[in-house]
Amino acid sequence: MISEKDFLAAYHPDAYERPSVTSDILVFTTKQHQLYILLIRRSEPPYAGKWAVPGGFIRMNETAEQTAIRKLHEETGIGGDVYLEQLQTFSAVDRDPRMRILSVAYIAMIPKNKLNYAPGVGTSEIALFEVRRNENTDIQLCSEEGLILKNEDIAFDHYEMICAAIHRMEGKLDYTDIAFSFLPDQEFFTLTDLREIYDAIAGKRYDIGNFRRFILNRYVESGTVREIPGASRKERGRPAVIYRFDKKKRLC
Amino acid sequence: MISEKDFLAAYHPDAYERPSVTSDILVFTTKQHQLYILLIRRSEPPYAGKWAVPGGFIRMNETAEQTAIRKLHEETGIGGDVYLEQLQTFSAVDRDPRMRILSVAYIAMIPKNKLNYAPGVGTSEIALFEVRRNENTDIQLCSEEGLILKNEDIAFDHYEMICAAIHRMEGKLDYTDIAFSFLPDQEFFTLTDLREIYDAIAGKRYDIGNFRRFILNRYVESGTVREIPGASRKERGRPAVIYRFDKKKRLC
DNA sequence: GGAATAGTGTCTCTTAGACAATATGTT
DNA sequence: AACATATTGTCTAAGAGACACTATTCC
Repeated sequence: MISEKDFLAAYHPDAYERPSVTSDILVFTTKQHQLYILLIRRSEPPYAGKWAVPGGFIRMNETAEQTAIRKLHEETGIGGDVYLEQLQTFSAVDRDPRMRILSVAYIAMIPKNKLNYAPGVGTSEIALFEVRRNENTDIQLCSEEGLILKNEDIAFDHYEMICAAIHRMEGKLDYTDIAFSFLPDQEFFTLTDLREIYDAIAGKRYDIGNFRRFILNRYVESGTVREIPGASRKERGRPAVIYRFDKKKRLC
Repeated sequence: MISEKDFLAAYHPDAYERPSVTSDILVFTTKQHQLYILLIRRSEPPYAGKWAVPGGFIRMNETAEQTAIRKLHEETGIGGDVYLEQLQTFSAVDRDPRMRILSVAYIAMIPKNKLNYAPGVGTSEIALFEVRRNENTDIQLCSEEGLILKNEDIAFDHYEMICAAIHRMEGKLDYTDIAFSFLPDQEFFTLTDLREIYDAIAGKRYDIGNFRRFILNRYVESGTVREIPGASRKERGRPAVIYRFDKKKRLC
């Protein structure tokens, strides 16, 4: 059924060199009102010793998103049902000093209880960095040991990716349900749990009363968020009402 | 300066097959409260006779965005200072029946007075299609001659791209200044001109008084939109105040 | 009772929507 | 004057932010 004309048309692009394509994954999590990103330390040039985001080359039989999931698992051990959102494709000609590589960047939002990582294939060191926003809008990343990373300490254009990802999450925070993807248990959480996640992403403290109104107004009518009657959790102070989140009933 | 190790590291990916990468461009314009998209008709298989979005293969020395600009010019003659916004990368394995092709999709917002097109390289026919949104949220495209395109009439995954693009523009309409990029003259427009663009993108009619307040509240204080005193334009009815838009002063 | 956390109520301010009223041009 | 379009004003309702107050648990 394929004419010679078709054949030529189809193979024409082979005359051109093709770029390589990678998927890179920006893994975020939240803990105690703070946002964290997972980075891996490069042991080989280029950018040996610098920190980077996990990622790797797309195979011919997988989508860019599948690549992201596979590489994340290979390099960090993180697997399971990871919530991914496509960020942006980075295509600057010289973004990799070795050769032409395009990168499709993904944001992964992972609750801290599912974030069990260990260095994997081609990875020597992995660490979580706290995201610190300064008044002058530049972003710093701080490890538990007090190591502070700035633009220069981060490989390739990954600093740019990180900034874009944070900006995207901040922007989508108030009109989507992305914050729920950071909940350790979407079937069993308190409004304080959820508020700490909002605080982490927005980089500010939400008022406790106003936040309650905001969430309940927005999500209770549609049945997306429902109280679990009778449930409670042992903690200091007055016990909080437990809620559940139902992805299927969400609006958008 | 390059060690053997580096050399090997650099060339490792050559062991793998690489996908081809294209940039596709979704050209939108507005006219009389309506949104339009530019499509080209395919003359060769696959999808011969179907309508598609312009686009083509990325070269090794250009970014995906530069490809978009170049192909748009080659295929339609449209050039100049085109406002592009990256939409999304499409990477389904079978999205092109010939071979593995990833596509980085861009939205181009072009005022109708700059939209002078003519079939170019590899293009037989070009047309503008009015975007019609039905209540049941599926989108139809209607040409001037009354031709109606639905999902099945559109090549590749381009229908999906179109829907995503419209959704993106609708979403960004109220909290960004994308509508201004459709103004025939950003240095000389009336609020009615601008409102027709908002109507086109949102697919509804804005109230004339409320719209005025919305724009002036939002953009006058920062100096992004300023009145041009004394200016006017001959038309029926009371002459409108003329404004100018200053990109440099826009918020973000 | 005191500490700690959860949840409610109130006030203000801003903004969006509906829509009436007024202003200023043309014919 | 009649018409067409532009501009202003008014009323209402919803939502965000600040913040004071009440409730429930544990010690």
